This record gives sequence, C-alpha cells and structure tokens, in this order.
Amino acid sequence: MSTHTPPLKRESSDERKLAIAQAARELIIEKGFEGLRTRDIAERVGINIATLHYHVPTKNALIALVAETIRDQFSAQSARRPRTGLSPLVQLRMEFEDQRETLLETPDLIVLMTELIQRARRDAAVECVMRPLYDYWVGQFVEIYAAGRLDGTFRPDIDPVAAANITTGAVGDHWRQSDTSIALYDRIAAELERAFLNPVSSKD
Amino acid sequence: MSTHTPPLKRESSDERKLAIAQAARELIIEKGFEGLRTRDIAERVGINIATLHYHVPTKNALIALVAETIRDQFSAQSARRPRTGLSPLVQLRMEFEDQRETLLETPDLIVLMTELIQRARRDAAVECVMRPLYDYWVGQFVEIYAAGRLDGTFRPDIDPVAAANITTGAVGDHWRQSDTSIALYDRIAAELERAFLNPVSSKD
DNA sequence: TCGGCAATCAATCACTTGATTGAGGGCGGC
DNA sequence: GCCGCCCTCAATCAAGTGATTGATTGCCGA
Repeated sequence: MSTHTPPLKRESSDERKLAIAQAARELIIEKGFEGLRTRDIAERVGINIATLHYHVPTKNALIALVAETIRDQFSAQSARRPRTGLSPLVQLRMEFEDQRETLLETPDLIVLMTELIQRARRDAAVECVMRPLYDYWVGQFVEIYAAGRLDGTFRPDIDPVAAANITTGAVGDHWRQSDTSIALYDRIAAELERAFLNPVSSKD
Repeated sequence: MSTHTPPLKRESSDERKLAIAQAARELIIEKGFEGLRTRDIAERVGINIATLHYHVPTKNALIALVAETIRDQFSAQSARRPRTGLSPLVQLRMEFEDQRETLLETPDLIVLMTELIQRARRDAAVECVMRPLYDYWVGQFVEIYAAGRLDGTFRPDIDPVAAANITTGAVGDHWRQSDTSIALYDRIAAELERAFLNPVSSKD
C-alpha cells in the first residue's frame, strides 16, 4: 500500500511520528474518534502495531500528538501574517479572507479541529492544547473590534468580547455544517461586517 | 429509577424503550459516543444486555432512538410557544430568552445536541433526524429577521439568511464551550440585537 | 386452568482492540 | 569485523464488545 519500497527500513523517529500523526488525522476525519483504531493507523502508515507503540506509547499520547500538530500548524499559519499597523477593518477582512482560504483549501482541517474541540471536553491533555488555541483566535477578534471601536470604525456601543465570540462562533458553526458552501460563508462574512460597522462613520 | 421493586417485572415495551433512551442519553453526555457501551446502558436501566437487545435491535438503532427523543423534546418545546402576531423584536427576544432558559435549566441537553450533530456527519440515520431540526431552528430566525427588515425593526441591508446563521452559530458555539457562562451568553444576545437593529429606527 | 405470548436473563459466541513480548535486522562507530 | 543501539515485526495477551441462544417467568384471554 503506502510504502512502495518494501525493503526500505530505518525511517527516522521524527519522520515516523509525523507519518503516524498524519495517518491518525486522516482517520479521525474519516471515522471520528469513535472509529479511531491503532491498527488502522499502523496499517495506513505501513508499519506494525508494535512499531507504532514504539514511537507513540499509548493511544492517548497519540491523540495528544495529533492535537500538537494542529497547534503547530495554526501557529505557523498565524506567524505568516504580520498585520500590525493595519486598520481594524482591513484586519477584519484579512481574517475573513484567511478563513475563506482555509475553507476552500483544507476543509478537512476544520473537521479535525471540531473533533478535537469536542474531544477536549473529556480529555484534559487535548483541552490543554486546544483551549489556548481557541482563546487566541477569539482574542484576535477582540483586539480588532476594540481598536475599531476606538477609532470609530465600528459601532461605539459594540461589545468587543461579545462581538468576537459571535464572529468565531458563526464562522466555526458554519464549518461544522456538512453543506459548508462558500457562498453562504461569504454572506455571513459580509453580514458580520455590516453588523459591527459604525453606521454614522464614513470609514467603510 | 422508575421501579424500586426488584421482583417486579413485565414493564411495558414503550416504557422500557424510554428508559433505555434516557440511560443512553446520560451516558452519551458523560462519556460521549466513544465511550458508549451497550452493557453500561443495560446496567443503568437495570436490565440484562439481552433484554436491551430485545427492545432495541442494534446499537445504531439505539442511537437513532436517542436522536428521535431529542427531536420530540424540541418539537414539544416549540409547540408550547405560540408567538404568531408578535413583533419581530419581541419574537427575537423571546427566542433568546428560551435559549437562556435551556442553558440554565438543562445544559446537558445542549451537550447531547452537540454530540448528535457531530455524529450526524457520519450517521445517516441521525442526520435524517437532526438536519430538519437544525434547519427549523435557523428558519425561525430567518423569518424573524425577514419580517423585521420589512417593518423597519432591523437594518434595511440585513441578509436574513446570513443573520440567522450568525445567530444560531453564535449561540450554538457558545454552548460548545466548556465554560458556558450565562453572563457571556447575555452579552452575546445583547450584541446580536444591536448588530441587527435598524440604527435609524425608533422601534427599540 | 392452561396455552400462548411478551419480557427477561444466564451463558456464550465471535470478534475487536490496546498493548506487550521476545526475537531479530540494519547501520554506524571503532 | 563486530559490538551495540535504534528500529521493526510476528505472535500473543487480556479485557472488552456487540450480539445471539435457549431456557424461564409472569400475565392475560379463552
């Protein structure tokens, strides 16, 4: 299946772990945590179950590993976009554009995120990884809305924390829907912008 | 704890199925679908595994049964509030008040809903039950916002479908958070109202 | 009162599943 | 060459895990 070079062996430990995490991610997307089996992961990687356990001691550790890869991926993604100094409205639109891109290019990533957030409710190790990630995401919007209220871009009566939660909630919930259409996403993003803009401002 | 008389037997089939569904709901809330075991359900009801299988043929049928009890519960809840003829803003506030009540009185119900919606992604039987339920919920808000745009309560440039998805998304996402505080909910509801109200109207 | 049916259970099946064990295989260093 | 370490696997374990079987029990109508 996976490895087309049967005699090839001795993959470095880091590469193996990465391959294991990747296979686990795919299987979580396909079957959810309910259907996640260590054997299936090993098979997809093309290794023995014992080999998998050599690299990742337990199933819980494996799930934590998956959570970490997600965090790293989002951290890297976040670091790639320095947008300090930009106006709040431009920042908001850039956030929406980023989400849109993710929705189009890696919709599976979002399914995976959802599964992990759900899992976090009962798995402290996953909670520790996902909670800061989610809080950071909401925090981004809090800052944007707070700055935009100050400079008159957004409504003077806006509640930045509530607005940020509405924004991430709406976007996140749209992801969860099975029919995630980009058209609806665009309408939601546009409506969010109208919802928070200052009606008496000329900044838009 | 329906029957406190151990030697008593012969419970009607309907009552048994209800008890089984109730036990399943509790266990899903406690452990999620990953940790749901038919034996645990039987034990909680106080019956043998074979008896459980007598009433509910398979585990999947059991999960579908749980989904149906949720639907019935929400249908009954929805039927109990006839609010035709009320103004859009009053209707919106009543929706928020209903959600608030659920959040305070039966937060577990919301956890269960979330699990089922997640499950629906991979279980057609659950999807068939949950999808109409969710669509109906969103539809309620679409109607409210559309009516409110017409009579000038809400912004003339509001997109009722997008606004409805934002509303249900924000509320639903707030449910998903583990720290579901009523204070944050109130702020979100208040901000949603400000977000969609017509700034030049005097209807508020 | 007694046949028949609905409901129940102890015991068991066939299979799954996370994890372990012990025996190597390959490769770098000396 | 060969020692030692990192990596791999076949085989196996022990605890589940959904489902079935066949017998049993209480209730109701004839």
